[in-house]
Amino acid sequence: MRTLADIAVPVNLPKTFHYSIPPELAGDLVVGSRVIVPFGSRRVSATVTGFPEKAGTAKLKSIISIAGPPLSPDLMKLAAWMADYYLHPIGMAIETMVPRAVEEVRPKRVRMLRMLDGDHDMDAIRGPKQTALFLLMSERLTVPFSELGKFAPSTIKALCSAGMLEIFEKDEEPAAENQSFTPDAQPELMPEQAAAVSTIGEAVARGAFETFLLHGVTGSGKTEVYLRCIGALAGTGKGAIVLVPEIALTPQLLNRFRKRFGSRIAMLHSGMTDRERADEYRRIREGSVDVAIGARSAVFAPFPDLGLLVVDEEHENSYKQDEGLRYHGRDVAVMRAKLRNAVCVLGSATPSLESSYNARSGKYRYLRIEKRVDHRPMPTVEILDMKTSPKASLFSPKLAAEVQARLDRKEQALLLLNRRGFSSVLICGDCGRSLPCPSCSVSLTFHKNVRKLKCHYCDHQAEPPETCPNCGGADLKPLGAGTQKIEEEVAKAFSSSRIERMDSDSIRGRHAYDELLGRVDRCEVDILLGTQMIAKGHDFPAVTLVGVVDADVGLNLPDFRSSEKTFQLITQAAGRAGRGDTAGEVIIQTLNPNHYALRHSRTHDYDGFYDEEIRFREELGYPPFGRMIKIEVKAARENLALDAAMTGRDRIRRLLKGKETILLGPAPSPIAKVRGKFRFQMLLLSKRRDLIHSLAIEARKTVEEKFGKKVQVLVDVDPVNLM
DNA sequence: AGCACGCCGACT
DNA sequence: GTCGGCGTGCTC
Repeated sequence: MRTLADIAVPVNLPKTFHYSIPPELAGDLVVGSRVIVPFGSRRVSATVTGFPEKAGTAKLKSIISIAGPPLSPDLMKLAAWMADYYLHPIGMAIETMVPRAVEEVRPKRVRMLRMLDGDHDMDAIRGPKQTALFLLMSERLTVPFSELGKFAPSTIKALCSAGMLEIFEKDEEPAAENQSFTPDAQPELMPEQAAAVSTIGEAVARGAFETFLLHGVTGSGKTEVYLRCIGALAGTGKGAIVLVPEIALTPQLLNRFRKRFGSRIAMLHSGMTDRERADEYRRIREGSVDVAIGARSAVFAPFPDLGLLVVDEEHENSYKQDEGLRYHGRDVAVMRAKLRNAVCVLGSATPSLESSYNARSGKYRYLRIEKRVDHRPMPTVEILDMKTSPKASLFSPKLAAEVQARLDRKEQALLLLNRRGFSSVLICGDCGRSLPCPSCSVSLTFHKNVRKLKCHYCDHQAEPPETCPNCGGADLKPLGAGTQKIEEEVAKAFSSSRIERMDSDSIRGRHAYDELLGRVDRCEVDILLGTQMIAKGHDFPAVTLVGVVDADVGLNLPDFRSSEKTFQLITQAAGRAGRGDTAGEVIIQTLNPNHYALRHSRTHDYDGFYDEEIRFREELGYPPFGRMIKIEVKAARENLALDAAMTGRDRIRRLLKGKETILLGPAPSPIAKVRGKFRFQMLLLSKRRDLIHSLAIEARKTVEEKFGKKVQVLVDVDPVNLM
């Protein structure tokens, strides 16, 4: 008989706790059991991680009760991996996987009316209403209150008082599923699609772990490949998970899944109530669905048997959680597949450098689709050198003319306003170059108040030069026209057209988004202005022109991935155009017409871009060649934060000595102060993951011991957001 | 991470 | 005279 349990409690402590098991629970507990335990002065939901022989302490408390269904062994293994890999306490790792609300939600109670047994005195029934109710109840025996709307409460009460009927409550039954569902017809597959489906299908049938990178140009029908693979799986009783970057932005994809799988899908998204979410989890756990679709956290969907994980648009940064346990949904998906002997499919038209590298090195299998589904040509892409345009204007005459041509032809134009760089970067108006850090190859940020250039990777500082070191030009200025200004200019230039803006400020919530998309689809909008958001997910059939107003903003962000992000953005945006009957055209305005990210996006040459970008990554040891960890130190006072960061740096330096590891910083974060806290960051780079992981742990421990709770140390493994 | 305990400022 | 600020320490 087990009397002791080792329990992971959701607190920020790198340890587990021992509890005694009350005899009445002894038979019910397994590794993964969710339990309620007393912890300090409160009660928390926690998880059984093992059954030790003897307690590590004398003061044992006792488990109170079982909290919910247990976590499966593969999810427990996944939690252990996440805790280890992302340097986070195991209790918090499990907390990240199990939405707290799911267990706390009690099933909804419904009121029912029931006919009691026995001979009833018919004389006690008065009036036609009571007679009708009596007849109904005689026939049906139990009826939910929701169907008794036409009877007044007094009528019901009267028959209850007469001892004929009784009111009672019970748990709401799950809504009956639509049995008569007929899936939509499957379109015929193109040869490349068919090949992908059969290759993935074979791997699934084999039941061994394997990861595929499905690299298909925009419009190549990757979604149909997912649908077929999941459809084939559904017959075997195994479940599938589909991750999408932001579920609110993918209504078209969701609709296609609904049409194919009807009610046998579960949706998980942030807009759900706790009860809705709990219902979806229950359906997944009971095996009533074949597929779960959701953002990042859907990777933890508790399928009893999981066969396939799909990560759509795997290059998207939104898969990375940027607080708490900073996991990457894609990487967790690959690991979950590995632990479960399942198949993982990473899909993208513009794969991340990491995934392409893994595919080329043989870690993933590579599947490519180069043909679009109905043989439509790729849009033409033209790069406009803004150095030859009148300087004051945001629009070259060419782009203005092309927009006007679309308006005349009653087609739509989409203007992409690259997000304004929040931290300013100095850029040369003559040659278009920004000023890079000599050792990190990221743009230096310009700090206005002290008139200094700084690198926020390594803290290199420089005086802003008078003239451009590249071309000698004297026109150095902070980059990035405000989006508002652009909107004004567009409105002025095309005053008779209907212009709408789409970005995270103007679109608050799902409904505003759907509503705007509806109007665009009905051609009630002529020009759509937007940020990255418009390059994602939604197709605009009537859009025949995409204009990238200022490509330089993206190219010069102080981030080593700025070229990759720009290439992806332009390629994705180009894919939005010309999906209708008319061919699409893309115009990119830039001061850097020869930049490789733009050059290769003009010819839709992913491989060409990859080859140049990967060389740059290799030279500097950036991912995917080196592993990276960001250590962020925050405190309310600036010199305290700096002090603590320096303490961490010194600790790392002492341990470092000659090991193949690079330490950059500490440097102030590009946004140096957030919510009253000053932030400094360090970057650790190494080919060896074990090395930087232990360095990060040591640095954090040292700083926490010395400074206590006055400073916070955040460790971010494989950081995506370096700003 | 929470939460309680404990020691110093601006209010009824 | 108290209410409450958040620094510190602990959680099987």
